[in-house]
Formats: sequence, structure tokens, C-alpha cells
Amino acid sequence: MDDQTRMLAGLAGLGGLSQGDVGDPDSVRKQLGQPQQDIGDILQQIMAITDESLDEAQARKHALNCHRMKPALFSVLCEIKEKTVLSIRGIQDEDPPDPQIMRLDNMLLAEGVSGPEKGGGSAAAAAAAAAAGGSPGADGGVEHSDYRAKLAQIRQIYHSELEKYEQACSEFTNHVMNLLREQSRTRPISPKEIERMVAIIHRKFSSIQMQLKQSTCEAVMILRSRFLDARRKRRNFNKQATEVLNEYFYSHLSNPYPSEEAKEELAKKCAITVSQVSNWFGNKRIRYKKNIGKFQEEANLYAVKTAVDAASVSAQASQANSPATPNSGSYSLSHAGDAAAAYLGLHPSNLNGDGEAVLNIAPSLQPQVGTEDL
DNA sequence: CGGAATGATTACAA
DNA sequence: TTGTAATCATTCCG
Repeated sequence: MDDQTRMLAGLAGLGGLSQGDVGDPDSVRKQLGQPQQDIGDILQQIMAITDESLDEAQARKHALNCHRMKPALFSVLCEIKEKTVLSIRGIQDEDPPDPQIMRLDNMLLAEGVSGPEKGGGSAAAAAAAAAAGGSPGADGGVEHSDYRAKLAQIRQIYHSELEKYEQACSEFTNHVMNLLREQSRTRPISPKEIERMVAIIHRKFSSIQMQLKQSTCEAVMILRSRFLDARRKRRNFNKQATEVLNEYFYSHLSNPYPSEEAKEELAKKCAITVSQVSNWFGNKRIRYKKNIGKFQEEANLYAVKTAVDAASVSAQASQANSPATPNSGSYSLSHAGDAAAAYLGLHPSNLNGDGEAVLNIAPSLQPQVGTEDL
């Protein structure tokens, strides 16, 4: 600030105007309009300014401010300024909202990084996780907590950095505004100009902010891809879970579409999520339909199983929506085939009606090994 | 290691 | 929204 102030004071004083000249705006104009003014001389004066002490500069400034001709000189400066400013203005007044930054903003918002207050951090992260998947749910949580924690970390860094930027920006803006106001006593500075300067500063800072946003986005993307990979790193359901699902499937072969409640029940029983149950049934239906022969043995196995279970439990007629509810004590192999045929026949999708394939016995399915996750 | 099995994802239709 | 069909990516197993 001091250097600039001194500079200004010095510059205002140069130009080699004699006191007589200063009084008359026209003569000032004449002087300024003469480019033959010795540049070397000006330079020398500028150099001299840097050698001035602060007090000296203050004194000169004060002397200048108190000079009786100052108002006249000032008005001329204003006039000239007006012209140049006019030519500057209009060139860069418009700045449409940067689509790039809008995009980044939207993404950060979608990821829950910038969005609503910190209090809803986990909720935002959960929303982000759901949005990240784009799929129904996968809401099962433990591996998500890691993701959430990382996202919260990113979020925190982002916000603290943003705060720092904002603070720095306002500090700098204040500083500049003060400086300009101070200077406006010695040189013509309109409020509009100050405004413009502030806008320029803000633009500069927002470009820095964009970098922050960009790198935050990148961090989120990396985190997300890693998370997505982790999600793709599937684990097979354990044997018991597969058994429960298969039991339900084969005992409802004629309509293997568990209701929402049934899915929830199955999910609880198998310690998996509802969407995993949905996925399982989706996969099962399509794979069963594609190659009924291959699944025949499995179908028979579960038909027997349910029959045995039912027999051992005797007649538990009223089981609300429990899976594997046998219709009666004896569920024969032929029934399984019938159910398959019924499923194939009844289902509205484009069946090719190859019900007879039911009788083909194909290599059996190996029951998968149970693996604990978490 | 290669192929089968399998859970998840995606595009699409009703 | 839900289900289907195709496909991807990983795991399992001989």
C-alpha cells in the first residue's frame, strides 16, 4: 500500500507542470497531449519516488492535496479518465456464468459435497452413495461407512479450503477497496470502477475456487470408482442364504415373484439386502428359464427338501408369508415339473414354450461355498 | 489357468 | 417401478 500510495503521489506530481499551467485545464490537456514529454525524465522521477521516505511521500501527498489548483487538475483527470474508462467498459462487463463451474457445482451438489449443511453430512453421503450406484439400494452399510467417511473427509477439506478462499478473497477485496478509496482522493476513481475491480478480484478468486472444485470432483470420482470397484468385488452369498432363496424359488416356481414383504423377509433371513434378493431372483428366473434342464436336478432337490421339511414340521398351515411354504405334505418331483411348466406357460414374457425341456437332466449345480463377508 | 457360476449393472419395455 | 435380457466382473473349482 505504501509503495502504491507513494507512487501515486509521485505520479500525480509529475508531468513537469508548472504551477501556472496547473491552474488552467486547457493547458494541462495540452501538456498531456504532447507525447514528446521526456520519458527518461519521467522514469527518473519514478525511480526517485522509490528513494523517498514514507514521511517525505506523505508530505508531498498532503501538499498536493492542499494545493489550490488540485480541484482543477482533478477535474481534468476525471474527464480524461471518463473517456478511457468508457472505451474499456463494454468490453468485459458481461461475464456469463461459466458452464464449466456450473457443471462442477452441480456435480459437487449431487455428490453431497457442497450441498446442504454439515449436519446432514451422513445423509448427504448416503444420498450420494445411492446416486452413485444409480441402482436400487445396495444400502447395506458397512463397506459404505468407509466411503462415507472418505466422502466426509473430502467434504470437510473442501469446505475449509473454500472458507479460506472466501476469507482471503474478502480480505483482499477490502484491502483493495480501502486502497482505492484512499486513492480516490488523489485520482479519479468512480464507485463503478471500484465495483469493477471487486468483480475482477472475485473472478480471479472464483477461478481459484474452480480449481478447488475441480480437484474435489476428481477426488470424489476416484473415491467413487474405487468404491464402485469395491462393490463390484462381490462375494458369493453363503450356503445357507442360497438355500433359503432356492427353497423359496422352487416352492414358488409357478410364480417366482416374491412380494416386497417376502423379499424383506428373505433379505432378513439371508442377511442380505432387499435389492440383493431382487437381483438374485432376477438372475435366477432368467437363468432358470434359459436352461431348465440344467436346473432340473436342483429343482428336484429343493422340491424334496421342502417336502421333507413340511413333513417334519407336520402341518403348520398358517405361515403368513414365510418362504418355502409347501402347499401340502407331499410335494413330488412331478410337481416341480408342473410348476416349471406353469411358470413357463403363465409368465407373460416372450416364452418359446419349450416346456418339454423340463425333462432333460443336466449336470448338477455345485452348491457354492459360503464365504463370510464383512 | 480356463471355464463355469454368480452377483451386480445396464438398457430397455410395459 | 419392476422385470427381462444381455453383459460385466469377480469368484470358485477342476
